[in-house]
Amino acid sequence: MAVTKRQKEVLDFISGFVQRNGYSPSFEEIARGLELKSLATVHKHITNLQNKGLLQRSHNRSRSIDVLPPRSKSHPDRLPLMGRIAAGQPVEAIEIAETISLGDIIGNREVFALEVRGDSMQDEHIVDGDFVLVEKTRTARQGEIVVALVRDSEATLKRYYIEGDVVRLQPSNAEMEPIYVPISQVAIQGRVLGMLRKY
Amino acid sequence: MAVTKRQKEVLDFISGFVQRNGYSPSFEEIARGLELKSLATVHKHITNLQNKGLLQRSHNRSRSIDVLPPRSKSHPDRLPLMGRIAAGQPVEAIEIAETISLGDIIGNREVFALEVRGDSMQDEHIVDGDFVLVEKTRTARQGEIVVALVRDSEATLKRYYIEGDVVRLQPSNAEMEPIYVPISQVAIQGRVLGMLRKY
DNA sequence: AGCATTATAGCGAACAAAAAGCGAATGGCA
DNA sequence: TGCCATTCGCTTTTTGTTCGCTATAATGCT
Repeated sequence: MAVTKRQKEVLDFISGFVQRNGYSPSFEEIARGLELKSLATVHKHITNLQNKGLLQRSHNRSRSIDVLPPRSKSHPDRLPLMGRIAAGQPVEAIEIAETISLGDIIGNREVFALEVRGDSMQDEHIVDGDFVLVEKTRTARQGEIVVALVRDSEATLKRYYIEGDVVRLQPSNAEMEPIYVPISQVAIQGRVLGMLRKY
Repeated sequence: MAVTKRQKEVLDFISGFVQRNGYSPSFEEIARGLELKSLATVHKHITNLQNKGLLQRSHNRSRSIDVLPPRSKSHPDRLPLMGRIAAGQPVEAIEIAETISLGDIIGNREVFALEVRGDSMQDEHIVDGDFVLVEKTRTARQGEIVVALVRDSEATLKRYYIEGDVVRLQPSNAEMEPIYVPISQVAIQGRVLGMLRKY
């Protein structure tokens, strides 16, 4: 998200121009101001700055650049929980102002994240690219989703069931078979507390 | 996990540079600032600091170094990303330490959360009890998941497609039918940036 | 104490990729 | 019609990545 040297120059020029004139510069004026000979270069810069969320403008509109206020240094880690949404129904507002944050999931436990590859947890609605939030622990309870190390080699994400003196590691994908392993050969690395997805 | 003397010097130089210039230094500038003759050395330092969770940057991106605020041990909002778990069979793949937090998803946008009720997004792997993270916006692009208010009464979570002058709102559940509504009767409330689940 | 192992720190050179740039043709808008 | 913005292919410059090699300190083991 950081700007490059040149990008900052472009940004500074535009803010300066708006400051001085009260309206935003055309691409050609920007080109002149920065001693650029091609408008394509200006266009590319503008687009990049837009992608970084530092500028805003509307497509094909002349002199429509807005310089956005510099992002507040510390982005919030806590979001307001506005209500519940169900298909077809209006948003059901929540009585009290609630919020949600990662802290609510991790508490004061020691937690790390893993990016999930593959589809072995798809029936659990955990899919490729998702991030599972894992508490570092050596033990797990019946039916929890765990990160387990089998025979010191394979790390997998499975549901954990103890059956006598063997462990059943159950994938959440109807097409995959459970794995049965003697307790002594399974080392639990952690248990899944939550999941985070980014679109 | 503690930094060495040299590492602290590198770190201090980078923060100072960003402070002064508003953009992050290139490897060569770092080398000059620390009187190093090889960029490889700089590279190694950066990588080490990254692994200690003090810096963040993306591979091959120039001037993209971010100095991370030291995270509080008691209540972290940023989690170490330890690697990727290929849930199929294979082993755990570790690599350069990254981190993840809600801030990475929301950026500096105005975001709120909604708790999902029902199964209308189940094919999207969003299920009852999940929290969708929604950016407050009036517009959306083709195919994005949006919170839409139809005819001022029903709020729904659907994929958004413009088809001429009507809007198709596509549920992500094979058993549910899409809704077609004239553009004038649809008000977009926000678009979904991410999702959070708590077990 | 002696030895092996590992982490840090450093160098230069070959290589790879992103950022920045150009000109010209094209396309929207008033 | 005239002013601007957009897009395309292409070149140059800047920047980051990797490899092999040396050296020195810190750690661990016997």
